[in-house]
Parts: sequence; C-alpha cells; structure tokens
Amino acid sequence: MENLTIGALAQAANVGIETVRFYQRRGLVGEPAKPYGGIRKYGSCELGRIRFIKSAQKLGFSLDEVAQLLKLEDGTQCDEARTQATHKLQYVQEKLADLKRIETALTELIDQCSRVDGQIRRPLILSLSSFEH
Amino acid sequence: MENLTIGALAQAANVGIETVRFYQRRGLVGEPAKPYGGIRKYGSCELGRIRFIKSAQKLGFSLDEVAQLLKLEDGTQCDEARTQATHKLQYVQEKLADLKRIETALTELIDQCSRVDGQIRRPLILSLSSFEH
DNA sequence: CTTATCTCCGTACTCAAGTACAGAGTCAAC
DNA sequence: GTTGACTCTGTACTTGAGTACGGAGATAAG
Repeated sequence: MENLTIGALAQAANVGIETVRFYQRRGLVGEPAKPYGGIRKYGSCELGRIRFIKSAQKLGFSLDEVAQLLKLEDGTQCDEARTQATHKLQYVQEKLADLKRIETALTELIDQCSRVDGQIRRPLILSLSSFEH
Repeated sequence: MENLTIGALAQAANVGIETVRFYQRRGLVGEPAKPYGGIRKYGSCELGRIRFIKSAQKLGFSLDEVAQLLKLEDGTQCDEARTQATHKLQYVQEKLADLKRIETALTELIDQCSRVDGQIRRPLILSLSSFEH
C-alpha cells in the first residue's frame, strides 16, 4: 500500500491524476522528493489526505477551509489551533443543525407522500428559509 | 413585507441583486409578471426561496440539487417525489454522519490542545479519511 | 421637470475547482 | 533496444456560481 505511483494513488483515492497535482499545487497534499530524474512515490499519508479533502468538500467546506482544518492538526501553535478549532466547531454545529432540519423535513415529506390524503405545505422550505446566518 | 422591489428583496435575503436575477434565470426563484412597462414586486415567497437556496448551499448542495429538492415539494408526482426524497434522505444522513465525525474530532482536538501533555495524532484526518463514498 | 436612484435586460467578466493536453522523459516487458 | 504505458511540467480549457457593467426606462423627492 506504500510506494504508489501518482496514478495508483489517484485510483486508490478515486480522483483524477490531475486532481492530485492540483492539490499539490495548492499545498494540500505533499509532494515527496523525487529520486533524481525519476518518479515520485506516494503512500497512505497522501491517500488519507486526499480522502479527507474529498469528504470535507462534500460537507460544503471549500479548499481554503480544508487548508485551515489541516493546519489545525500540525501540532504547532496549539493556542491558535484551539481558537480556530473552536470557531470551526461552532460552524460545524450550525451545519449539523441545518442538516437535521432538512432530514426531518425530508422524513415528513416522505411520510406525507405515503399518506395520500394530507396536503404538503412546503416543509423543506420552511425547514431552512427562516434562518439568518 | 410584501411588495418588495428586487433591491429590497436582495437586501432582505442578504444577496446581491444580480444573484436574484441569476436564480430567476435558473428557474429557482419565480419572476412575478410585471405591470406593463413597470417594475416587478416580490414577497415572502421569493424571500423564503432565496434563503432556502443559500442555506442548502452552505450544506454542500449544488444549485441543481437545490432545484431537485424544490421540485419534490410542488405536490405533483407524489410517487416520484417519495422515491427522490428517500434517496436524498439517505444522502443527507451520510452527510450528517460525516459532520458528526468532524464535530467529535474537533472537540477532541480542542480538548487535547488544552491539556498540553498529549500528542495529537491527526484526529481530523482519521475522522474522515478512511471512508469510501 | 429635472435629478438621483432605482429597475430592466443583455452580455461579459471573475473565481474556484478541477480537466485536458502537449511534449519530453522514464521504465518494464517483450 | 524498441514499444507501450506511465510520469513530469507547464499551460490552457471548462463548469458552476455568481458579479459587473452598459444603456435604456421608471419613479419619487425636491
């Protein structure tokens, strides 16, 4: 599992090779030193990184935000990290609350759709539209 | 609160005027008929729509997905809606699980940062990186 | 009735996040 | 030792989601 070429890495992470290179350019994934005139080898560290990035993106984090999350982990600047992490946590908890409202609304929608009798009164929209952010 | 101009609507929803128009072009927000040669008036219906869109986006839904969510609500095609909503629900629940893992990881990170003794072992990355999607 | 501040409509630009591609080098297998 | 698949580097293109702008009309306040 260690000693992957960039192609194998990309395949394992289920992204394109160009995406890996793009993340490297953005500094999100490390670029191992290459054996002079040779080919770089990657391992589970890079693979983990890429999977983390893709997962975080699916949750609505931008690459910039992902970069911030990653910086929190490097262990240096513990004070700074705690402050940042606390903010991020708050933000994550808001997202959680929103998503839970959508979940409830969807469940209700499905339920109402099963019972043909009841009228649907825009539960999805009401689930979110009344919030200030 | 009814009878808003597009400028007032945009302000109330905390988006730019151009964004409102853009959503109209995409069919996400209705465009009320305008009094011949006059100016359109908007109300809480459009306002709710825009807020819903922005909230859903923050959760990682694309505008196409938002359009799907909105279609689920129009009451027609109940069968189709139930099927779609069930899929969406599954997807939402996966996101919820992922976000909860991030929440836990952040909490742990903050906790570890407070106790200066313990080494941090990439809890954030581990919280997400090991999943196939 | 003019002036400032909108609206309307269309087109064009921007920014993030990839994606594609060209040309040169590398490597493994036959 | 040549062929085919892959890597490296750089640059250019695409797509989604806005943003900006130009010119013409509406409307309200002085």
